[in-house]
Amino acid sequence: MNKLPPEFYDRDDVVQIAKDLLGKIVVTNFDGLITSCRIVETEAYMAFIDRAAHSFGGRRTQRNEHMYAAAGTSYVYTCYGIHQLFNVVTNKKEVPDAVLIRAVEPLQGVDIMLHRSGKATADSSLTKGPGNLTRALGIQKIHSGISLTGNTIYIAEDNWPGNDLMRNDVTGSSKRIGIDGAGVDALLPYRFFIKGNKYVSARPVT
DNA sequence: CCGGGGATTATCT
DNA sequence: GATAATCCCCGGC
Repeated sequence: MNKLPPEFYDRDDVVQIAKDLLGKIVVTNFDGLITSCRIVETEAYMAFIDRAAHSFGGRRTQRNEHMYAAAGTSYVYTCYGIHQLFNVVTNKKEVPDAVLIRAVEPLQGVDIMLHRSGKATADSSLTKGPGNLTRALGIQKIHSGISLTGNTIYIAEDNWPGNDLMRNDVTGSSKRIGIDGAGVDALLPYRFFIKGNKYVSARPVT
C-alpha cells in the first residue's frame, strides 16, 4: 500500500483528480487508533468559476481559508451545524480547487468506527454519505489544514482490481448532490462513483 | 417501501 | 436573520 505523492494532488484538473481518487484508500491514525476505508464516491469543486464551490469568485473567509492551501491539504468544515465534511485540496497554493469525499467502504478498524458512530451493526449507513464517513473515521474540523502526505490522515493506493479494468466500466458520473442553489453549475457532471457499490450515497440522477 | 420535512448550529450578510 | 456540499425518522401509501 503506497501513500499518494504530492504530485498526485498538484495538478490543474480537479475533475480528473476526483475520478482518480475512486478506489484509493483513506487512512486515519488518531492516538494510535488506525481506521481505513476505500473511496467509492467523490465530487469535484472548481476554483473561482464554480457557483457550488465555497471559493466561488475567489471568496475567501475564515471557514474556507484552507482551500487556498497547497495541494494535498485537508479541508474540513461543518455543514448544517451537525455534520463535518472532508475535502481534499488540489492544485497550486492560492488556487482553491477541492474534492469532496462523499462515501467510502470500510476496510480496517470497523469496531473502532462502530464505536465512534454509536452504531451496533456494520451496515452501509456506517460510511455512506459525507457526514457519516467523517464520523466513522474520526475526522473533525480540527483536522482541517493538515497535510495528507503525513501520518495522521493520508490517502494511499493498493492493487485494487478496479485499477486494472477499463475505468469507464467501473465508474459512473452524475450531477452533484445538495447544491441546487448553484444555478446552471448544479447540472455539471462532477460527481463520480463506483458502479454498483452499496456504500454509494444516493442514486445517480440522469 | 418511499418521500417530505424537522433537527441543529457554524458561518456569512 | 437566513442559509447550508446532510441525516434520519415518521407518516402515508
